[in-house]
Amino acid sequence: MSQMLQIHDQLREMILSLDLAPGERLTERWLESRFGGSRTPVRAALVRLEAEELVQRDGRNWIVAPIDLGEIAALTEFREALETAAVRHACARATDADIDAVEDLLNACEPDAPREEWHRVGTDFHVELARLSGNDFLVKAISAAMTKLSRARWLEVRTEEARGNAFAEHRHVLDLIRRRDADAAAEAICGHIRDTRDRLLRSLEDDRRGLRARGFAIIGAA
Amino acid sequence: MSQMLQIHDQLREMILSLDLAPGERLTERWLESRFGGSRTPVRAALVRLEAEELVQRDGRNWIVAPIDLGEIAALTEFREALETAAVRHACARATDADIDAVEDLLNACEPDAPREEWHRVGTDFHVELARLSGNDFLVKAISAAMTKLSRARWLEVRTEEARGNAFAEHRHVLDLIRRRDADAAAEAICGHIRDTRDRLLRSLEDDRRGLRARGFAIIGAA
DNA sequence: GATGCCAAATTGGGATACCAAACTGGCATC
DNA sequence: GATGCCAGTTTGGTATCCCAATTTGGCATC
Repeated sequence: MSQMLQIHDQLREMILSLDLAPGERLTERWLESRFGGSRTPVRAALVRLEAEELVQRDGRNWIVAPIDLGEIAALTEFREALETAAVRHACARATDADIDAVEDLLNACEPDAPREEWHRVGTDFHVELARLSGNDFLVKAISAAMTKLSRARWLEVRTEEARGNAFAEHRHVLDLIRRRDADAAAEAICGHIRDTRDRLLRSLEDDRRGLRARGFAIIGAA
Repeated sequence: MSQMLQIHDQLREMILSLDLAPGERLTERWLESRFGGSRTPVRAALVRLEAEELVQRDGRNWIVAPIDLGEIAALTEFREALETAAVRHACARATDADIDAVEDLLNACEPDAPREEWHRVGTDFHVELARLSGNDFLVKAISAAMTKLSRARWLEVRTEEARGNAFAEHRHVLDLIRRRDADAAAEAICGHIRDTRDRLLRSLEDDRRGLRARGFAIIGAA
C-alpha cells in the first residue's frame, strides 16, 4: 500500500480514538517525522482527511477537527431521514439470512467486552443495518454520519445499563425487520436514534467542563 | 486563492460540463501544463476531486469518473429519503420570505433561456429547497447527490415541454410548503424525483449508443 | 505478416529545495 | 512594567529532482 494511504489510515485512527485532541494543531513537518514519510504523502493524506472533515484548515494551519456539539441535533435529524429509509428498504429486500448475520454481530459482543468493542459494534450495527437496504448511497451516508458521531460517543460516560438499553433497541429493530413490519421498524429506529441523541447530549453537557479541561476543543451549544 | 483550489475548481468545471469525457485518462503532467502549475498543486487537486468522486484511480492512472447509469436508480431512492425529510422540516421552519426567495430563483429562468441556465436552476432549486430545512447535513448530501446526477442530466435530451413539466412540479412543491402541508409536499417532491429518474433513464437508454460513440465511458445497466 | 523482445520514453510516488508569509522572542523605548 | 519593533525561526505553498514501474515502438525473428 502507498505511504499516503498508510499515513491517512494511521492518522485517521489517531484522530478517531482521540489520541490527537480535537482542535490540536498538526504541522506537516511533525507528521513527516512522526510517520517517517516526506511531506508529499503527508500532504496528500491531509487533503484526504480534510474531505472526510476529520482535519480542517485554520488559516494556513492544519488542525484536528474540533467536536461540534451543535452538530449533534442536526446529525440526529439526518440519521432519522437516512435510517428510516434504510430499514424500510431492508424490510422489502433483506433475506432472513442477511438479518441473522447482523444479529450475529450483536451477539458477538459479550456483556463484559471492553469499551472499544461496544463502541465499534454500536457503530457497525447501523452500517450493517444500512447495508440490508441494498442502497450503497444510504450505506455510505450513514457510515459517514456515524464517523462524525464517533468521537462524541467516546466521550460519553456510559453505564452498563445504558449500553444494554441501546443493544436491546438494536435487537428490537432487527426483529421488526424480520417480521417485515416497515412502519414499526422505521418508528423503532427513529426512537433509538433520538434516545441516543438524548443520552449523548445529557452526558456531554454534564461533563463539558471536564472535557475542555482535557484540552479538547468542544464547540457549539449542546 | 491557492493554485490548488484554482486547479480544483477549473478541472471540476471541465468534468461537470463534459469538456473532459467520462473515462478519459488524466496525466499529472498534462494537467500541469494545461493549468500552468507544478505537479504538487495538481496532485492535491486530484486527491480532492477523488474524494468528490469526480476523478478516480484506474490502477496507477487517474481517469475522469465514468458515468454509471446503474447508480441512477439508487441515487433516486437516496434523494427520496433526503428530500422528503427536507421538505417536511421546511414546512415547519421556513418563513414565507425564505420560500419566496426560492420561487424567485425559478422565476429568474426565462422560458427561452439557454440550456445551461435550465440545468443550473434545476440543480439549484433542489439545493435551495434543502436549505429551507435548516439542516446543513441534508443540504450537503442533497447537493452532493445533485452533483452526481449532473453529468447524466447534461446528456438528457430534453424537450421544452419536459422542462416546463419539471418546473411546474417545482412550483407545486413550493406551494404545498407555503401551505405547510408536509404530507402533500413530501408526496409531491417524491413524485417529482421519480419522474426525473424516469425521464432521464428513458432518454439515456434511447441515446446510449450515440453517447458511447462520442467517446464517453457509460457503464452499468440503466 | 505475426510474434516476441528489448531499449527508450513516460508516468506516478516520493524526497527535497526554495521562497514568502506568519510567528516568536527579545531588546529598546517610553 | 507595558509597548512597539525588528531579526530569526518556523511553516505551508510551490517547483523540481530522482527513481522504479509501466508503457511504447520498433526491430529481429520465425
